Amino acid sequence: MQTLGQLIKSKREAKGLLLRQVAAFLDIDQAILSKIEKGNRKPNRENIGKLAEILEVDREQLMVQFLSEKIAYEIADEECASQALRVAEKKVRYIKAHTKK
Amino acid sequence: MQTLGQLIKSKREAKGLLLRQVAAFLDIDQAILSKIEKGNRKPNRENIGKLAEILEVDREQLMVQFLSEKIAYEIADEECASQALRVAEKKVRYIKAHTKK
DNA sequence: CTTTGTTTGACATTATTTGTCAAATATAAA
DNA sequence: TTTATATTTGACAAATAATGTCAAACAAAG
Repeated sequence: MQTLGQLIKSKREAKGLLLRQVAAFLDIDQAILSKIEKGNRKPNRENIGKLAEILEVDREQLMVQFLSEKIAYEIADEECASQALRVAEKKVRYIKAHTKK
Repeated sequence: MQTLGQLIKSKREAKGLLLRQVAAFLDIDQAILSKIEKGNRKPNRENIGKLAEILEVDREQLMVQFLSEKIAYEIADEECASQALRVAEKKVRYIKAHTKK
């Protein structure tokens, strides 16, 4: 199963970009980007948007990878993880329906 | 839709317990428990276990409420929230299957 | 070997979480 | 109402976690 970091790295290399080029575009140190690709640091949402832009991948696709990975590692050690996800889906629908925006 | 805090408070009152009694059992300040019930602070997993014990509710049930609420608020503002949950479920299964323990 | 790119670790800085306490507010009893 | 008890709130401190910076180590290519 592909991790977010692996996805980022493969896309970056496919475009022939260097860490420092992408890192400069994201306005972060290249050490951090290296760690993100290695899975030792988590990107933030701003990073995801910028990465989608420079790597020319769909932002939603990248965001799904980002969020799902975060969630999965938060709960994978719990017996009731799957059940929690199902309830979470209900709550998300509830929150979205009741958020005045 | 019932929040985790509301569930805790209703169970506590049903048992006729005071904040300070429950808080002492959890080994936290009663101010924190009050905030947890009001939704202004998040309990941790140890709190959940203790709460299940003293309130005599199923630990899994409480944990599901705790995890699902945490997840829901993390992602509810994203367009792709539901998709992320579905991918997260796959990842959880993958992680569980590949975790040597 | 030299150059360029990547990875790693130590450390500082910043942000977030968590805890403590006392005052304010509410609730109930007399 | 007054008194006693319970709850809630906010200011602040302490602890913890996230993030950034930098340089050295390492890897790959020429």
